Amino acid sequence: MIDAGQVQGVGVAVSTVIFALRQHPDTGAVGLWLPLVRRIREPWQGRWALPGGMVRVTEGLELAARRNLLETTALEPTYLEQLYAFGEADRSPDGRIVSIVYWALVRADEASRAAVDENVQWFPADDLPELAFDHNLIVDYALWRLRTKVEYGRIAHAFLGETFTLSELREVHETVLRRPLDPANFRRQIESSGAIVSTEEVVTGGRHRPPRLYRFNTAVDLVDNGPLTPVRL
Amino acid sequence: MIDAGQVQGVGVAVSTVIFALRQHPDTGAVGLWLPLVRRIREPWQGRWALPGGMVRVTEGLELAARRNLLETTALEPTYLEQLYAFGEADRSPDGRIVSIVYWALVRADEASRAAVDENVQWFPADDLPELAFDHNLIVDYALWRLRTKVEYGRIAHAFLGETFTLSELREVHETVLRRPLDPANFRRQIESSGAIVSTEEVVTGGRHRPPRLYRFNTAVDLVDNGPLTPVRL
DNA sequence: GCAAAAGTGTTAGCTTTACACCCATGA
DNA sequence: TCATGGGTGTAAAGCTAACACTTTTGC
Repeated sequence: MIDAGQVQGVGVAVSTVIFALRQHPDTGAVGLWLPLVRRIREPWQGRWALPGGMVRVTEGLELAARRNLLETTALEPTYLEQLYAFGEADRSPDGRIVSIVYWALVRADEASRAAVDENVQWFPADDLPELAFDHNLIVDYALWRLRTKVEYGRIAHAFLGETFTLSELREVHETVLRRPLDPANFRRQIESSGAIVSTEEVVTGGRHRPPRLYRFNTAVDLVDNGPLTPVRL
Repeated sequence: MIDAGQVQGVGVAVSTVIFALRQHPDTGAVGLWLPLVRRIREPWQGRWALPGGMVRVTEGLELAARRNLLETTALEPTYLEQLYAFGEADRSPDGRIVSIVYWALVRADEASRAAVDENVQWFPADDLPELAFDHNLIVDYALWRLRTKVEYGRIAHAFLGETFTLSELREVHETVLRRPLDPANFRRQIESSGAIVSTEEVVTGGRHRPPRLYRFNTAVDLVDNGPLTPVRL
């Protein structure tokens, strides 16, 4: 996004909706959060906006998205997928910009390393302020995509570390879907899907039976993602 | 696509993959076909390519796609949805072009009205020649999207007229999915989905029991398409 | 009557959902 | 021993897939 500079011609920008799971500092509830950057010039000076910027002539779209994220938020997401191209003629008051929007998922530990200052802040995805441009619409669409992605198995991967308990995995699903899931049925479904592999380790320290640790199955993709598969590092 | 003309800066183009159901002139088999245009200049002069062209500063992306289709093929599709933005730095040998690709569905009667000459021709989607740019890849992706779209009920709408028999509807599904469907089960599924409404009319003239005619249910969308719903005229 | 497609019925097998119940640990 | 979440069992309900069977037309 950033501003265009070019009065004639169609400009190409990339923006990214970055999701992370975070605890609300007040309520303690876990939910989806995303980082926004404050615009430092017109149009929409002072408003919060998705991180992004113009695409350089020598770089591909996805690379441009990665570079921008690194520059503005210091994040290098493990999951990055194209969301949609927004290109109505009147979507920017200042010149003609087509924005290729990506969406990304980052783990909590990665997210906490993100640069945060007065111009970069995290917001709960379900409770955003009025953003610059059509960015509220874009975030709504990204949320919808995240929630309807059938291959939740893989989506959850991006939010978790190498190993995890079934409760942790279930919590990711519950948070994304905003509804509770039956632990017994969840276990069976995820196990029979082949998406995860059991390790021999368990986690001690809780005041209950120690849960087993699992790992995502790195074998051939279970889901048909089509010729264009999203990137997973 | 068309060629860029602009050596510096990122150009924005739109292209469209247009699908129609057609009978193969030799085998008689019904399948997916799409119109291609022959390139009349470099790069890829003489090769077949998806219809498309540069986006004008004053028009939105979808409008640009519609205008181009009308100009190059005289088609006005009833179903038009954005597919993907292709923007690798090296995808065009001649300047930097980002292509926003749409996919469209047209009915057989509309398709037959399409301008066809030595520079515009229909090809079977499963048996294409080597196309210009990365257009083979793009068509493969469009085919995958068409086949995995869950809401087949709505997809089929774009291929059929106002009223249709269940056999006709089933044939559309069978053609897209490339496998036979059980007539009995297909009837029950589609009826219980609420996607179609029975009319009082039947079709006489076949040497068998006259089938009832149906109509698509225009009531509120049954499928959650998200904030960005594809256009259906 | 016969061929052909329309349309109905039925059943086996699978998946989903709800919930009861036992297990292993820390305090 | 008790509270807590980990983990297993099970049965009802719903859905899918396969296929037998009846109906209604044109010839």
